[in-house]
Amino acid sequence: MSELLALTIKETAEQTGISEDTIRYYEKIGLLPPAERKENKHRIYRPDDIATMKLIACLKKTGMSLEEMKPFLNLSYDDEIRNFPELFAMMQTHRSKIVNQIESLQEIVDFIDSKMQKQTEIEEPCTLKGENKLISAIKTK
Amino acid sequence: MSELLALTIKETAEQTGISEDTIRYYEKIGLLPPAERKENKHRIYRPDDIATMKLIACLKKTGMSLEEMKPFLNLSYDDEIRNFPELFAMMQTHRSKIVNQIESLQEIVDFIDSKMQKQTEIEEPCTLKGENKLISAIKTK
DNA sequence: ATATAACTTGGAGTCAGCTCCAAGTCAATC
DNA sequence: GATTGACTTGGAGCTGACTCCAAGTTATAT
Repeated sequence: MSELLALTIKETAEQTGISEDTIRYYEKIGLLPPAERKENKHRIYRPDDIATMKLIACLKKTGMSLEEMKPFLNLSYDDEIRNFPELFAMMQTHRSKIVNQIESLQEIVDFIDSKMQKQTEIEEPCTLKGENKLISAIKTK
Repeated sequence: MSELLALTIKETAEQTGISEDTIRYYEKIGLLPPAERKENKHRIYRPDDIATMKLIACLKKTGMSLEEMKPFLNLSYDDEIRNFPELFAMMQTHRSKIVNQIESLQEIVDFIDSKMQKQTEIEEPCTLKGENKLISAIKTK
């Protein structure tokens, strides 16, 4: 049905968790490059494209806007970063923003933990019932 | 000019980095409680309010929506969390989301670092010229 | 050959989260 | 008492990120 290692937009949507409409939208705004097409004009996606989309989903979770992602995504295909000091600097800037964000998040976790004191000091005891689902969800994902 | 420990909306905006319009908007949508008023009907804000707004800014940076924040903010004033199992569970859920988010962010930092290998493996050598500004910017902030 | 299903396009609509504006109030200064 | 400045209100407008829709194409199954 599908060509060598090429997924349909539907399969891609399933794989990445990004809807078909959204994938087309990302192409429209230039976040994704124009998709490769089969003879019948249908879009096809390869493992590299899937990886890019998963990266988009990941960056989005961290609060990065689609516009901010564009230069970042161009880099993921390009390995000559060392030759472009500007791109190198941009990556460093992104990195520092993210490190900052991690610190903010850690503060919130600390805030929550301080509110929870009495309970969380008992590190994952057998008495926890409903919460174990959450804990395993964190570990598996 | 101002009453005991009470700031005007303008001063509050300066302190929190949230615009006056946005503060009024947060009140309008019920994210902030109706502000205390002076005789002249002007809003005044106290240290607790400033703290809440700073918490909002912090949560926002982590990608939390204003709707998601509402129950969270109610809690910040309420110390009887342990008496409400539902709220306790909600806090745990938030915490796990954030822990997830930190993991995603860490993956991206790792991704960047892997792209940078050649440069970052040489731990801050004298040969780096323009990039030192960035490195110090990361450390100081 | 006809129906079904999976896609295609362009464009309109939706929602969150602001951001801006006009018109009005109120207190202090000239 | 007129002006200035800091606020007030209600509501309109805007941007980003989808999400939905109608109408059309193409391939396969009956």
